[in-house]
Amino acid sequence: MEVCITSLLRDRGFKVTPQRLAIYNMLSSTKSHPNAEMIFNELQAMYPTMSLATVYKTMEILKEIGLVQVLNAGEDSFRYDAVMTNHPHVRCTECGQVEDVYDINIDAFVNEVSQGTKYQIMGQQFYFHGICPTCQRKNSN
Amino acid sequence: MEVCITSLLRDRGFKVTPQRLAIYNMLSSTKSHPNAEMIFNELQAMYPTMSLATVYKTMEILKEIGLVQVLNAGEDSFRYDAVMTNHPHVRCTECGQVEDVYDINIDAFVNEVSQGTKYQIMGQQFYFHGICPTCQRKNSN
DNA sequence: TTTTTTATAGAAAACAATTATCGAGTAGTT
DNA sequence: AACTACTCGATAATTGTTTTCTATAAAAAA
Repeated sequence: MEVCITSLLRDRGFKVTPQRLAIYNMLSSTKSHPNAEMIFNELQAMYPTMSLATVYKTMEILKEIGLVQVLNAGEDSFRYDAVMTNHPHVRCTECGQVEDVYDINIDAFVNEVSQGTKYQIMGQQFYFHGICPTCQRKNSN
Repeated sequence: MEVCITSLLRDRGFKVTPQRLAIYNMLSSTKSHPNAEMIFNELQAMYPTMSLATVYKTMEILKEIGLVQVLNAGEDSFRYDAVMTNHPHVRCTECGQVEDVYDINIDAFVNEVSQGTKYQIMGQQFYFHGICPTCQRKNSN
């Protein structure tokens, strides 16, 4: 993993720094789709001098070299995902958590849209919203 | 149309004001999915004292009474749509315009996701991005 | 219609997410 | 070890959005 990001950075003329590795490692080992602030908060314990600006700048680079994708699930901040396969996401409107939607084949649907529009489709994002199992349980009590 | 919005506002205890009618009329007569600033700019000629805050507050109300939906096509601002049917949108990554995707039946896909997740799905937003016909033509010159 | 009540418009300030600036420091190269 | 260029992080700046406050306009009451 680190070999991968290390060489990807170097090949593009970016330097390999502890902050960048830490940010990418944190992101690739969580399924919480954190935003910049969540990443910043989590890393502050280990890297007390970490700055939010560094998180943003690093995300910009990681996006550029294709290691993260940016999510925009209708909130006021962007979330980040180190899983690069394009899958739908679902956000709980009560607790705010964002999860992956697994086992869904989107190709047929994407193809249908691609053929039905005059746009040259380059990508897509599917966002569902609803109530997560935990909040459903809370509500029924 | 105006009868509709007028009574919808009154029934909920909101007052019917020229600004609110103007904002809704402008939105419902365009397909450009404008953001707050675009709405503000367009109305400034006719309503010179119009304020951006009024646009935002009005959109909040219109969303609440179910007359507009909020779009978030991966940009840094929200767009608004007076068409309430839930259809996919496509954004041109070059010129930035956002258009509707017509003639696509999303029900089957939505159902598949609904059944494959433990969430209680309440809604969804599908965003595609690519290059619009106009920009494609520009590029090939 | 006139009066009274209550919500609203709009200016300005506050806020929050993100980006830009810049000097000190560090990674990678020689 | 020394050099060079990139990066970090503090701070300021920007941008989209929300809040506050008060004169005023809309709805209700008289």
